[in-house]
Amino acid sequence: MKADAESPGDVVASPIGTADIPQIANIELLFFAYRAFTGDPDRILTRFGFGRAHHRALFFVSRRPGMTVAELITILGITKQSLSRVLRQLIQSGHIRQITGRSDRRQRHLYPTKAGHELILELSQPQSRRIADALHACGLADSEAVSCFMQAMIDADDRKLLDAIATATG
Amino acid sequence: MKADAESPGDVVASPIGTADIPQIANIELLFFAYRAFTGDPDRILTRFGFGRAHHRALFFVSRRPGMTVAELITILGITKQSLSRVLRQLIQSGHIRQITGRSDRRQRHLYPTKAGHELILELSQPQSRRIADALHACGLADSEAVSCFMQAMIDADDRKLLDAIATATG
DNA sequence: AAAAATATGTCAGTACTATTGACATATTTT
DNA sequence: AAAATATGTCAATAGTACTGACATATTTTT
Repeated sequence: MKADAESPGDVVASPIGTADIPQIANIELLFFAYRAFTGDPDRILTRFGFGRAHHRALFFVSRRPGMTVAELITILGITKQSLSRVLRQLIQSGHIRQITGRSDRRQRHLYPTKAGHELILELSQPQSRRIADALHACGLADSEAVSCFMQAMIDADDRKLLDAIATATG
Repeated sequence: MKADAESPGDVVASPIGTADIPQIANIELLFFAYRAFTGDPDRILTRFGFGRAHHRALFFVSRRPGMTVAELITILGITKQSLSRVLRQLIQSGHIRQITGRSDRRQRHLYPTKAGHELILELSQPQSRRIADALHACGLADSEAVSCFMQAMIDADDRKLLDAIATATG
């Protein structure tokens, strides 16, 4: 149990800094920024007995109503087994509804209900406000620099998925 | 089991957009950007049987060597029980070392070992490169706009924690 | 028409990260 | 000596993810 010592041995005592990792400060900032960003909705989700996975599913379904289960799985980057429970709960709670495909009756098209629509708005509002406030505080009202940066951070294949959403959404 | 329907009922068929949530596009971008950002180290961590929690712990210990367990808990925003297993594994694997406090012998000061130092560099390099590339692609070499934005996203109390790290790190 | 492929769903088992609550030990402060 | 603090551990629970196996309905291919 005594994995502990009185004297430094092998130890590295100097902090890693910009000399080691040029973007270390931004790495750190991104960690904290994302935590703040997800913290707002987390508090709301607790009221419904939901977690972040529910939020993400509802978000993308609301962003692209009528998407199939397979499309949602691709965007979320999880397995159907992982999505299964989350989706079942969102359907049972009346936030998402499945509609059998007209042309292909194997498919299930996903739509937010009115309740689901209201919930995603409630979850998104504090996030939107936080982003808008941050942009404003830095004099970046048009958000072009930040949007470009975030887009450039994303892998090519994920950017394709995003384009598909943007196309459907306008 | 038939939570599914042939006809739309209560359903909201129009996608949420900028009219509903002004920053909806940036919310979406941030989700994908962060996923890409964490994806790089995730692949490396698997080799060691570690997860993201190990990465975060090692990151902050390396960023501020000599920090106590209590300080690490505060920064990570988790309970000591959650940290316990992760820290024990990092100590057993020889990536972090504990040194009993000289003035207060109850405290355990945490340091990365040489192995820990090398691992955090390996984990941080792809993240740093990704950020640097994204900044460069958007002509934001000095990263001022992006850094300001991320800092402004963070809650006041977390920003204090960050300042403490920055002060120690220079 | 039969066979293969596809879309979805479910069950079982496992892993990682987190929680709360209770309790233990060593050390410092009062 | 008593109280507070820093750390650590055990047990139980929850949320999110995974793999593998199997089932059903439907569509496509042969």
